[in-house]
Amino acid sequence: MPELPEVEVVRRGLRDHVVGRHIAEVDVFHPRAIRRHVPGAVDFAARLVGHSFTEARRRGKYLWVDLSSGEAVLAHLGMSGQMLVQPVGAPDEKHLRVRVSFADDGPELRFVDQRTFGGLSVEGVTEVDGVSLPTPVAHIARDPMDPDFDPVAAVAALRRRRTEVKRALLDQTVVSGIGNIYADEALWLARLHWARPADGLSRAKAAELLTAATDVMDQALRAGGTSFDALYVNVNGQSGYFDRSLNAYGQEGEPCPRCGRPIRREPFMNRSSFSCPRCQPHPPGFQL
DNA sequence: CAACCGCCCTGGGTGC
DNA sequence: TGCACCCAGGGCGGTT
Repeated sequence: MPELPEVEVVRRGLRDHVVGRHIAEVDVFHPRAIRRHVPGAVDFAARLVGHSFTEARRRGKYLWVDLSSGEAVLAHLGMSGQMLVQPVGAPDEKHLRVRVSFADDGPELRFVDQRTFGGLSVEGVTEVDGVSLPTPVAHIARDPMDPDFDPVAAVAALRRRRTEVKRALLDQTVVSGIGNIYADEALWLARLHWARPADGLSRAKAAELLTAATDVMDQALRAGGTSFDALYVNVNGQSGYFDRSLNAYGQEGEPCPRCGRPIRREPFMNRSSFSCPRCQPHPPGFQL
């Protein structure tokens, strides 16, 4: 599934392939793909047609393209969303949800999403700390790849939460862009069990954890963001990075790369957490 | 207000 | 072979 590094690769692709182009036509094939656009498909299309894309931006896993109208097309890829740039006339993808055609008759922008957890909407923008953001993104914290990310403030926010450290790590108002995979990888690197209380971490340990999350995402971006020709193949999450580089996530029963003990899987928030029983021991009093 | 929980959705995989 | 069931995931709305 697209994590922050993949979303950043998609953003760069949009920047290079659709920014500056004039929108001629929009087709919505599945209402669920624009369910967050409350006025519906006709209104969605009307707010794009006749305008041009001016900039492609991102915060966390939210991605948006500014419109010359002053509004923005906001996208979340969810679990299976893809942005494809395809020549006019290329066969429709099985799960094609939205098509944006351009006045220059060049390649189309297609939103393809098998599981329809993702979606598009047209949003007004709100000014937050000198940055204009689509309104639904206004409450989301900066992600670790943001040039203005404040590590000290993020450490403080993390340690302020009175909950398990992994819940705090996944809270997009603390730090954005960290999903289940990167949370498990960062916790493994920092040798922390996911159920440790966030407010029990030292400043140094919390900082180590956030640095680990940043490092993993940097590596993934370098691994997946090198080839733009391959971009639209890679954005489906099959970049190959995960096959080779995951230490904990999805590795149940595999030896811990550090100590060799088999990685364990534990239920967490109706999904799974993976950790090393030796490197990431349970906190005192922990029980499933 | 902060924390928490259930729900949204689809298709690939598995077990009977 | 076919069917029932499980699982993956982020964010949101409602409740405590």
